[in-house]
Amino acid sequence: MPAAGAERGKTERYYRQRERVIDVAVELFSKNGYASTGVADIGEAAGLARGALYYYIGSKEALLAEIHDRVMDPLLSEAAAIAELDVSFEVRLRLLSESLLWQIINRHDHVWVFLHEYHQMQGEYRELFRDKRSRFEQHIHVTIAQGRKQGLVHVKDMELTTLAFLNLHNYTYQWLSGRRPLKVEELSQFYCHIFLTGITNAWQQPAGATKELRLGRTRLQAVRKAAGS
Amino acid sequence: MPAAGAERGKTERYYRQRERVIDVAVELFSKNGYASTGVADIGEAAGLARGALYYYIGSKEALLAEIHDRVMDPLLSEAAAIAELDVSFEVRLRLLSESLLWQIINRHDHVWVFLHEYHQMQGEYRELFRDKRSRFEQHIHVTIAQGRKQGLVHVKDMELTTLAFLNLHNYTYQWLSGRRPLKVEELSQFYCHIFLTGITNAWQQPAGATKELRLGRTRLQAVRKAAGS
Amino acid sequence: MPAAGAERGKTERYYRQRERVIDVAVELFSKNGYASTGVADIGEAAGLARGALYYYIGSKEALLAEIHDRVMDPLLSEAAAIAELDVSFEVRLRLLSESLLWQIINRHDHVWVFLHEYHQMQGEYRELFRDKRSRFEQHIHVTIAQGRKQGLVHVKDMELTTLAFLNLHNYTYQWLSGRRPLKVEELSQFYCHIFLTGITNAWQQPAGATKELRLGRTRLQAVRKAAGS
Amino acid sequence: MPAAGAERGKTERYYRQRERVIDVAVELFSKNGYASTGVADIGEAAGLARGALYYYIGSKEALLAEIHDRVMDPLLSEAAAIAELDVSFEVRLRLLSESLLWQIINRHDHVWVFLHEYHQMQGEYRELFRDKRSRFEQHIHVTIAQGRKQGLVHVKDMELTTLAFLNLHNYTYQWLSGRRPLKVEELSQFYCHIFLTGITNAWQQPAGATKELRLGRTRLQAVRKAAGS
DNA sequence: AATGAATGAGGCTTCATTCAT
DNA sequence: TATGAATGAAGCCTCATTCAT
Repeated sequence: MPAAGAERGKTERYYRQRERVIDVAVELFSKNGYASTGVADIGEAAGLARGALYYYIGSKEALLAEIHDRVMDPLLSEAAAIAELDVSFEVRLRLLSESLLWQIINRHDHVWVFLHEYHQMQGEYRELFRDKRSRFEQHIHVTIAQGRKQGLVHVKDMELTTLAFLNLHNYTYQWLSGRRPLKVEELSQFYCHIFLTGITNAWQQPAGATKELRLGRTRLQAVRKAAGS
Repeated sequence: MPAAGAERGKTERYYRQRERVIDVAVELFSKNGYASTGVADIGEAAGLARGALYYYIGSKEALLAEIHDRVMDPLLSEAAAIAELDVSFEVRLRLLSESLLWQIINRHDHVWVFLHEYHQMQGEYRELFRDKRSRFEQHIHVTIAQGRKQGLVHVKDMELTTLAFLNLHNYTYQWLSGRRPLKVEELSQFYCHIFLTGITNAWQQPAGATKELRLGRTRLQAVRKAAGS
Repeated sequence: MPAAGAERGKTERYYRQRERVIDVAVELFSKNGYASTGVADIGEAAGLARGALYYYIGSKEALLAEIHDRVMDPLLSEAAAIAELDVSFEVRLRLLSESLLWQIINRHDHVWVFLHEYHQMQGEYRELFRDKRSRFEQHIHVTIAQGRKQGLVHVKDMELTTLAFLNLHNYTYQWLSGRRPLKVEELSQFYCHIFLTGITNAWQQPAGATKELRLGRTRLQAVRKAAGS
Repeated sequence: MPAAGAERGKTERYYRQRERVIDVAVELFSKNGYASTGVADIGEAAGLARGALYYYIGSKEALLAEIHDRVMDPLLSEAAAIAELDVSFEVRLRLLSESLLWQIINRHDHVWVFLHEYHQMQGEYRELFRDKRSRFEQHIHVTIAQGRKQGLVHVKDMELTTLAFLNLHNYTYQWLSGRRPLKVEELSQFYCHIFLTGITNAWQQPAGATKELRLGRTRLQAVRKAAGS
């Protein structure tokens, strides 16, 4: 999706510069937030005057869209490749997990912008990426459904199960920075262990838990009421 | 935490109006985002002139902090109450889960602002809420550690385990709206089932999985390389 | 000049409160400047709500006028008293000097406002105090003229001479605070010694001075030109 | 000291416009006061939109600082040049006087802002100009001290003597406008005559003065007491 | 391919003043 | 006498965007 009015010819140097500008923008957006990053900041960091910037990007929102693409496009093509593999549903899910975590970990700044500033896009852009996201989520949904059809997965609500998988993975972007580097395969194995063990085993309530739980809930209600006054 | 310079007398009506202004702000912030919501918008929605608004709030950032408090304060007092109960670690974790999900579900707009706009706060506010958040997370950490000491929980990295629990719960704010209403206790049971089953059971790799996995990873690498050009 | 609408009756407590409010205002104005001091600040410092404040003062500008009066009125009545004394012109001038410095030193905050914020008054107030100031300056003018008539003072320009006297005294308000306390009589004697010695003695150019001066001026011109480029 | 973020290229036209904006600001500040002059007023007078204005100035306070520099910088470089001349202390003082009065008379509007709105600057700016002012005053101090070392000047308090010199000169800005044009050299000669004659001659109290003075002071006390009620 | 200059709407905040109670 | 609540204009400043060159 090149900048408007830049469709003909402009090869080589143009696209190289363009990518550079986006690189710079990603860094600033992820560090300071989309709203708090001015176009001027981007220009300065890229060593380009405002006019030149607009020659490459078209608008601030287009820049945001471009960053989204950089995350979504690999995610979708990898998911498509995974879908074609002839593997068990567990492995398929683990591969999707690794693909997703690869982006989250190795392109943390892109993902930060992608997951956090999504709402800043409006109109056509918003719809476009709603659809793309939805397509990715379908891959996960379908994979889990596969396991269910095989009688391996025991869950009532498929939607919710898919979302739980995403919860587990996506929120990682929030706390990743500032921690020691994580390896994609290890983190993926950790998440998938929890998730797969959870959805493939039936629920076994420990004895006495129900009573304790009821007690606790009563206590919480009391605290809530006390705070209300 | 009343607005600066508003310490004289001001009872009843003042505090009622104040709460009303915050209510209005929460709604707008959660709908349109903090950065995209102008103080003027809040004033208009509250039926108050710009000047009067500042009589109640002090600053836009103070408003944000106030919203944070509305989420964090109950969370912390409930967590404290839970900590004092004499219950199994599973039940304790489920109660923490229910407490957290109660906020996420019943005060969804507050939580949206709380989880999404956290970074907009700066200086003292930021530190303040970093600490409060950290205190809450400690409750979860401690509870899981309790299970581990009892030999029930089998995980290597306690930090990561705590974060996984938070991932599972917190990201819920992202997709909650637009879905049919969820019951706190059901969602909590679902999340806790997955999480507790996961961390209390050892990992059992299905036969043949390793090979398939390796195959899949090779495929992913290929896709990645192809996209690189 | 009581606040508008406060003319009838309002004795005792009213006037006491009023003076208190002005006291507070003087302190704040002299410390932070007239423009930078809000009516709210005054209210807070006086322990009065905004409404009550306006009951006593009428307007911020009226407050400023009132402070001016507190300086000008004693100055004018003392000058009138001095004018009636049967003393030499030197003594008369020294008494005027002492009267003026008494205000500058003992009511430094009032004088600060009086001399510095004069221009903030507009319309009628401005004219009023232009006249009052002018009346005071006349006393000095007349006194010096007396010495000139007696053949003791040798100056060409009476206006300028009067203004030089005022320069010497008035600018004191700028640097007074932050220095060790000065005694009115000593400072007055110092200023009057310089001034009276100066205007009662003829000018005697030291030998060689003219030439050096011309040299210096040439040097200054060069510096000025160099900076201009 | 160009506006922040304006370091790229910007020659010629930029600096010309910048100077023009400052010129306009000086005029408005000196006429209406710094606090009472809005940035909008400056823009309007300069024929520039608000945004463009900030392209040139950075902030209102930076504008004020710039104006200060326009006065202080020449003052300091001229003083430095004077310090290097091999002339008598009287001539040196007269040259300092002429340098100072040159600014006061020929750049009256700048000096008005410089002397009157100094207190509006805060933080770093304030310190910066406190230091610059202090450096200039040192030149005067040192010069007078030179005369004293030579046994020509008879004063007790060097600080006070320096300040008296500044009083005499600086306050001129207050009444200069609205009078017929003054020549730098004449006014300087007038001031220096008074000042030098004053500090180089011993004090000779006229006979009978002490008694008259005492009488007058008693009278003043009476007036003051009468006003107190 | 790139620039610097300009725009104008909108950002948050403060302020002197009024008025019903 | 005194208050708290409200106003609305004005304050300074930032920003995404455009355009002649």
